[in-house]
Amino acid sequence: MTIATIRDVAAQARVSIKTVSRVINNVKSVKPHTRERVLRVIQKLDYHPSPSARGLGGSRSYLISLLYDVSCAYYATGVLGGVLETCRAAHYQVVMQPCDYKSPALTDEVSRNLRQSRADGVIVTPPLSDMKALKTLLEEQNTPFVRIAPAEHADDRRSVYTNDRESCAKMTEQLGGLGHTRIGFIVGNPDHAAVADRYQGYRDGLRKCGLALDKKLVVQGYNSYDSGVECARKLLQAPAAKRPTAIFASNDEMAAGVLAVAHGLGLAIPEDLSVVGFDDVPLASQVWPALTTIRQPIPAMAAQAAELLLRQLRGEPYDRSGHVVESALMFRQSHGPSRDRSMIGRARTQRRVSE
Amino acid sequence: MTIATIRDVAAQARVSIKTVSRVINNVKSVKPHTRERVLRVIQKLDYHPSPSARGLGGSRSYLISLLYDVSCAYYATGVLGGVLETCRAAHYQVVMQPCDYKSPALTDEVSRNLRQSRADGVIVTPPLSDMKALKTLLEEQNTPFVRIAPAEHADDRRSVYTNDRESCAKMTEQLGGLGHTRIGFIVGNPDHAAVADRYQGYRDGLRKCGLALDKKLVVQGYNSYDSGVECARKLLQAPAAKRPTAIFASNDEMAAGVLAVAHGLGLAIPEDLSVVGFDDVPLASQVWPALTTIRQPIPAMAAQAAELLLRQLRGEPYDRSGHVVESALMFRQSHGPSRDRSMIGRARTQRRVSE
DNA sequence: ATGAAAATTGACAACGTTGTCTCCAGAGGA
DNA sequence: TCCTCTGGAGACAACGTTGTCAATTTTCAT
Repeated sequence: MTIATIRDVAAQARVSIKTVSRVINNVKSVKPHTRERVLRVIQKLDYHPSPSARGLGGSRSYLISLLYDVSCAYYATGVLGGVLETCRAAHYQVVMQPCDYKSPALTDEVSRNLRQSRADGVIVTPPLSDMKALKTLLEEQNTPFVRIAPAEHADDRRSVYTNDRESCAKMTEQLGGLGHTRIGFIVGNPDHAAVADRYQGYRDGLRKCGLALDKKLVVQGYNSYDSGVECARKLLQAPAAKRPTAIFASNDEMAAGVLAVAHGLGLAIPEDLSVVGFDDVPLASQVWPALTTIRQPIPAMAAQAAELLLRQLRGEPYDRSGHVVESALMFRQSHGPSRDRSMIGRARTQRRVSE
Repeated sequence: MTIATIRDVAAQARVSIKTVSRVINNVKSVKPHTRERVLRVIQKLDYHPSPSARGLGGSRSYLISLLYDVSCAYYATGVLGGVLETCRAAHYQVVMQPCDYKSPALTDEVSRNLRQSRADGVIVTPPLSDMKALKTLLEEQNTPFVRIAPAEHADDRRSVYTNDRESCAKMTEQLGGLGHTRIGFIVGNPDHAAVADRYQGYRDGLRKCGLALDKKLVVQGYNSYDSGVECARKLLQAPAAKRPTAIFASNDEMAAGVLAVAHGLGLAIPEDLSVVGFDDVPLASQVWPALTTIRQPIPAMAAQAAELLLRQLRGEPYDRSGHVVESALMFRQSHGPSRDRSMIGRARTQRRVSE
């Protein structure tokens, strides 16, 4: 049993190969009756167009390149999961392209790989989505692309975001509502520009709770577990009365670092210290106690990104919707009411939800 | 500036396109002098053969499919990292193919996707590498493949392994050396057949320490964090005198579950209980205390697998070497001497190494 | 020097699509 | 009725490689 080609389909459906091609490509000028007939034969023969032939004959390669940073492989996997199905449905293939966002030759490498693979479009994941040079390169080469969660929310057409800022505000409010008045914040790696939003959200949240921003409670981290440890040390070395009773870290790895330091100091969590993270990576539910965090809807964003990219590739009209995917607060065991809560009277508490 | 084709190269090098083709494909029957000349022109024009055209004209697609289970995305990412470079160097592209190893339609899906993508070869990652049906399918379809870490060590040519068993034996010995006499073991998911090896290693280790296997100290887990929690409860509910003083979990996630339960019971780690895991996933160094574990050399195995697959595809002679990649014991903070150690006299202790 | 075999190279037809034209039938307007 | 327009379909030449086989050159034993 050999593989069916477009010719086989054409023969059985008694049409020309061009008509079959039209059906495959959803060209409208095919009579519904004819289209039906062709589709039936395609089904029957289990025909799949050859990507190679399509790439060669047409002007498209049906390849989408997924750019990711090697140090954020976890993120990439999530994105891939969301992208694959959408792309497969459209008969596109996805090739992963690992990069090092710190490499000075980044744009050269990307450019070379793009030429080599002839990808039709590119999906860019953080932290690469914030690299100005990369954006410029893609624009100059006229390569369609979509960025996932870049910092600047300017050009809607080519990006997908979450409502990080709002979610962080809500989470901060949540902590405030539990009576925390000294809420520490660990800022993320400034290279990953999305973190600025998270910090803004934290400030919004404080404001809503009527709490003042205390710069001594804000420290700069770099997204790694180790930097979380370091930041936690800084925050927790203060005398007990000045110490934060809650720490909000810009990502889960740093939050895990905070947990480690707290354990080391003999602090009970959440009784002595509430800890919350961001991202909801698998780690978050596998540390002790399980982290209260904000789930970044990576697969959903990725699917949306793929959708937008495909629309671009097909030259479909721009739709303006679907650029923001909502993140979700995940309440687990690492946060609780402050011991100081009496200070602000009766605060509404939020029941913790177990997985 | 348009993209260079084989014809451009041929013209500038004053040879036929076929000769250029031969140079690209490392066919030996090209005079060194001619080859040099062609290579220079290729370099100069920055020529890259079109994958589409190669796929169409030749019998190969230059595509390698990476089969992975969606629930083991972390593993897949690691493998991808190891595979990509090797493949890129050989002008192959890698497409990820997510599967659900529990789906009854697994083989159908794989078969369909393989036909659709026309991949030349397949790399199979655990737990898929243990699925008999999959292996049969690939063999019947005559698709070249390499499996990573399958259970049965039979046909060398198509698999890459680690020395799990030895490593587990060593780790167990290590614990024995620290005075532990009741060493619990959490067996991994029986679907991931590599775990049988780990269990054997544990038994080997016990034997070397002169310890008897106590079935009460061996419980069945399923690789998840939750199952680790459950198993830990079983192991630790015994009265203190009969409780294990060390627990060896078949993977890090379950070890993390053990940590959580231990914390919950107020057990100090490693003073009251040593915990060790397997895999050295990122999680391992981000829990508290950092897990002593065994590093599975995923990227190295993957690179080896890619190498083997490419050799198969090129029809190169079989070499027999490079099928086993060594795993490494990572000593961190979650293990230490047993409180019972006086019982067996002076045991050699192993200094813990920090990252 | 003389074939014969081996090494090296080239001509040309695939490969399975898409793009561009062209053709035809029927609808609609004068 | 005739002309024009439009929707629907086909013929055929790309696209950039590789495979096959034939042609040419080189090598080597006689």
